[in-house]
Amino acid sequence: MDTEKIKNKIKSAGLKVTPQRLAVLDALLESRNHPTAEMLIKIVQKKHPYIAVGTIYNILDTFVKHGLVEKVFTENNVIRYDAFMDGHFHILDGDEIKDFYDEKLFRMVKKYLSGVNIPDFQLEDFEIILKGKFNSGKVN
Amino acid sequence: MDTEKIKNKIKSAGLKVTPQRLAVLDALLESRNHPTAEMLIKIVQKKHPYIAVGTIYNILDTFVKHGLVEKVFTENNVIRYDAFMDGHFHILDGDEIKDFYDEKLFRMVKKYLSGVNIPDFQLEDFEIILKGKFNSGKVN
DNA sequence: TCTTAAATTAGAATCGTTCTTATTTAGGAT
DNA sequence: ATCCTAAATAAGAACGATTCTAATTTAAGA
Repeated sequence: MDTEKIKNKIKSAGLKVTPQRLAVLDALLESRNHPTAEMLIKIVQKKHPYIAVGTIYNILDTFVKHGLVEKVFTENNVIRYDAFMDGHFHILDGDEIKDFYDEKLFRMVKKYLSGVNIPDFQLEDFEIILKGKFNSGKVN
Repeated sequence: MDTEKIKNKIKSAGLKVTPQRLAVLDALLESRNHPTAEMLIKIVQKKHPYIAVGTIYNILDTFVKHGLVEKVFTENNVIRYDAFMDGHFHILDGDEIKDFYDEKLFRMVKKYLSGVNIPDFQLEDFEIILKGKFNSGKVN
């Protein structure tokens, strides 16, 4: 992705632009397959071997905290990261994840929830996770 | 809970009944607050100090594999266990979890999904997670 | 009661993640 | 352009929840 665009994403989250953050967000945007922290570390370090592991964890946390990226958990508790936060859902089969776009379902649930009052709770977001089996070979 | 009932639950999952499994499932059914593995270990070991930590992890895995118990992940990747698998949803605020019962939403989504075909995917189950903030003091 | 696969024990080992301290740096101020 | 300072990063040690290993015990069917 265009470096300028990535810079802007980071800036508009109110964060300093550093080469490390650029590298991480770039890698995350390049790979649409919900990489784990480990996978990201490998990808990032291929281009920038000097970037420290701890830094990448730090950056991921920062991105999550500032809403640039979201965490997805698989059924075996593996953390995967997702830089595309556009009202899609996740399909899980063990540790495999795929995206599932269904605007109709999204709007339906959103509308329903907007009319529901949950005592002592301020709803901010919701997530739908579909569990099952991928028929074809595993997708990574 | 009645020991006989717990025994039957374990038996009907096709598992051998052992004192350790009874203790774990009992503890899980006693505490409706989605304990973590650590919390469960403390609870179980209070009554049965001789039960090994590894055994409890084993038992929890076995229960999950046999559908007696389900894992819930909090936003910080803490695993919590839930022995009540009755079409309820989870409300998350950081590492806190509460149940949320809404039959109408459950049926609505279920019905919708039954009419949706996802390529290469065999749907088995779904989950809805609501994220936000608890207004009152944290609940554990 | 016997038999055997399955379950449990105890604690060592693992390894993804966090922490610590020193160093460097981004970006606003001068 | 240079300076300043809080924030970010480096390096690797430390941590700790979970898994693993090998020996021992046990549930439950024969």
